[in-house]
Amino acid sequence: MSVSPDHDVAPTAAARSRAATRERLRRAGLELFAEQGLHGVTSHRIAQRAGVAAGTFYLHFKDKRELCRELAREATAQLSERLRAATAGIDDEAARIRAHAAALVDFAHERRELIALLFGGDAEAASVGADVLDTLAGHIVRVRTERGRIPAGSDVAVLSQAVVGMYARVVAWWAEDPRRATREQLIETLTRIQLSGTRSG
Amino acid sequence: MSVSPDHDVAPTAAARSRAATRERLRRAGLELFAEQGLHGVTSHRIAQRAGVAAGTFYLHFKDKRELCRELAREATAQLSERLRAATAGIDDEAARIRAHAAALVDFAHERRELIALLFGGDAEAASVGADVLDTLAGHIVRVRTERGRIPAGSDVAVLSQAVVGMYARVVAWWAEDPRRATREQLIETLTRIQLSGTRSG
Amino acid sequence: MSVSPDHDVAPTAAARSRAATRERLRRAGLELFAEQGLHGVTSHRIAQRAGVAAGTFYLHFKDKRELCRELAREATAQLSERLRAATAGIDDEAARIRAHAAALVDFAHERRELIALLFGGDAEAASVGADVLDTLAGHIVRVRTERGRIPAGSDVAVLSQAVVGMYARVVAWWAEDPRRATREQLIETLTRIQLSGTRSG
Amino acid sequence: MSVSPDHDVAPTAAARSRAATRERLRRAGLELFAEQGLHGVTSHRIAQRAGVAAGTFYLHFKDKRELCRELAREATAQLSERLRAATAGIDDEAARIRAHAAALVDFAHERRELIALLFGGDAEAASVGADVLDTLAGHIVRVRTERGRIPAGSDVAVLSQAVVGMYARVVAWWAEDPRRATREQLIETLTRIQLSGTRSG
DNA sequence: AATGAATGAGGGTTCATTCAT
DNA sequence: TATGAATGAACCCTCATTCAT
Repeated sequence: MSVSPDHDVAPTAAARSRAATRERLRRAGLELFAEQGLHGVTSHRIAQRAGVAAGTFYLHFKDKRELCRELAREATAQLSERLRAATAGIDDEAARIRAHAAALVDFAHERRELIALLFGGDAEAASVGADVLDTLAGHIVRVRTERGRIPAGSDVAVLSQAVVGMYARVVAWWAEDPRRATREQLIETLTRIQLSGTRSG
Repeated sequence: MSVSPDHDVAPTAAARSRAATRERLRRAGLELFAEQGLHGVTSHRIAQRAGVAAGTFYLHFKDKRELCRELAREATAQLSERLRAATAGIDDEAARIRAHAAALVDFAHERRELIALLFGGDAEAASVGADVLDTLAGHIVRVRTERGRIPAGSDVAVLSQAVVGMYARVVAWWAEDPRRATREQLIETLTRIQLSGTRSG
Repeated sequence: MSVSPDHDVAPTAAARSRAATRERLRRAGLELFAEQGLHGVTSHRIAQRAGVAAGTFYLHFKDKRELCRELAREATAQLSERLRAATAGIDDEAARIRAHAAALVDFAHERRELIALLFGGDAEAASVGADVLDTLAGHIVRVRTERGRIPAGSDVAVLSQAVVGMYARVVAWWAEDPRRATREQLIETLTRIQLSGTRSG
Repeated sequence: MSVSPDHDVAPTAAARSRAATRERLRRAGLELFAEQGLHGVTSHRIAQRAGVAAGTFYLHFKDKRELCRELAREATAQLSERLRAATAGIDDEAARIRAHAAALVDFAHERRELIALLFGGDAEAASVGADVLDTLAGHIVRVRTERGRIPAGSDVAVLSQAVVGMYARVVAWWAEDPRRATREQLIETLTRIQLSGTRSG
């Protein structure tokens, strides 16, 4: 009805093209950040791999860090949702923990670059990683406290840092080379440690 | 017999001055790396904080990374020795693990910047951090396998990554702000998790 | 047929601007190298004289030496072509040598900076100059051996080095200040020496 | 007679030591300049090869260029004297030219580094080389004009530049690798060219 | 006279970012 | 919207030179 063609439902060709360009920059950025970390990558290289001109990058993102943050935020959200979904409706604590571990391991397997981005060792990526870890920590705490299973003598905060550190390290290590262990070994080990860590309270 | 009072080992004034300058550069580097990571720091700033001219840095270190590696290597060695000494002569496994955790926590308390350097999140520092973690992992595995306590169903490699990740994360988090938990909470939680993690085998 | 007037070969405005900048850098480089040699010149100064920012230099050339080599290579090619053209179709040896000398002298007159670049005394320019001299030597040897006039008792290699050295020195000396001798004096002297040098065989 | 021990005939131990240090710096400088040119060498490396401390260099020479100039000046003087001695008392022009060429070639053979320093391709060494070449040119002109043999139609200045260029190039080329030609080939070729170049006047 | 630690200007080079087209 | 040439600050590093010992 409107003279202008850009409704929510009918993006113009220009808008579609813009979105496509943005998407290609995101993909290129994710690949490169996962491989080389925030510092190892230049905005030129991202644009180049995306097949656009250097300046185009800045039409879509304020700067390199913003892209990185955006990717990490979304990765965190996805991971969070996966973990939530995987544990939803499970009442037994052991089963919950196992499901949680399995979901994380499977996510690491499917989305290796996301894991490298989130938990791989780059500092500023870690400025983003910090958020991720906090989110993950929050999730863990929630999982546990919902069922009131924090063991006596353990500090919740310390415990969640410990579990998060364990998770992050294990999946990052595994994502580097999945032949290092089987999916089952990871899940089993992660589950076992957590179970026993909380049982004794 | 000699006219000069110098022994073979007596450093000249120049050598002493050189060593002092080197030491100031190391201190400055450690502080800055701990605060901002390898990338956040320039050789100029290190020299500046050490109170020497920019070029002086290069009379003592090949480059920034070399200084960082040197600091990290020494920190690793110190930490390793601490852990070794703390557990030497202890036979009971629970006691060993507790002693190990206590030693780590105390080291983190005394040498906050070293912990930030070793376990804080910088990639290239992590190129050194990787060594540290491997060293630590090796130590942990040794502690456990000496007593034959690897639990059934756990992969040694996975388990040591998990424990290392837990340790690294917890102490780095705590070193950022020690008011986050008490020394005892840390030791207790770390010990408990490990103990139970290995008991179930 | 096309809406745009551009043919396949038509450069975009950007490409034209780029080429213009490159050309200004080349000109600036040539002037400065001729005046001060490779070492006496910085990439900053070249950029400055070209009226562009320092970093722009590196968008067009890998480094100072590459620009220098490029200039020298082209100068060599031009000179070579001149000499070839000047002697083509001349059968009489004396006439060939005179034509050769005349072409060199005229080139030196028209393109003083090229001569300074090629034969002026800079070592790394001489890493390029060496090629030039070899090219020139090759040319001279060819000129002579085509007619079978290498004199008995003379080694070809030595002779061509001698002639090349003579040529290079004379034109470089003259290009510094053309009032030092007339065009005819140069041609006459160079011709006379070579002629007699090869006649006696 | 004097209270002070330092007569011309009896240098103190200190003075002798100083002279020895200076001499070692000269030797080191000559070797390095011949190998790498003025720019390829640092004052530190010269001092190092001479076995003295870096600062010592500046107790003996104002700077790198001064040492280079001094070496070149002396080399020029030696070469000049050789050429003078070799041609002294020879009346026949052909014999003089041959003797001149032979002396140069023999000098080049005995003192390769000096030749590399004087005629090798370094610009600032050439700021020194220019003097050398002028000296050599002067010598040549003298040789010739003494006997009144400048050929008609040849400009003296041009001719001497030509001969100097020839000499310099040939011996530098030969000094790089003496297997390139025999001593006799060099002498023969150089002589022949000059002879014929001047005969025809 | 000799030492050698220190200086600091200055060169080469990169790269995040802008802007005219 | 996209382009890509250009910018210029900032980094790393070298090295001629000085000076307290």
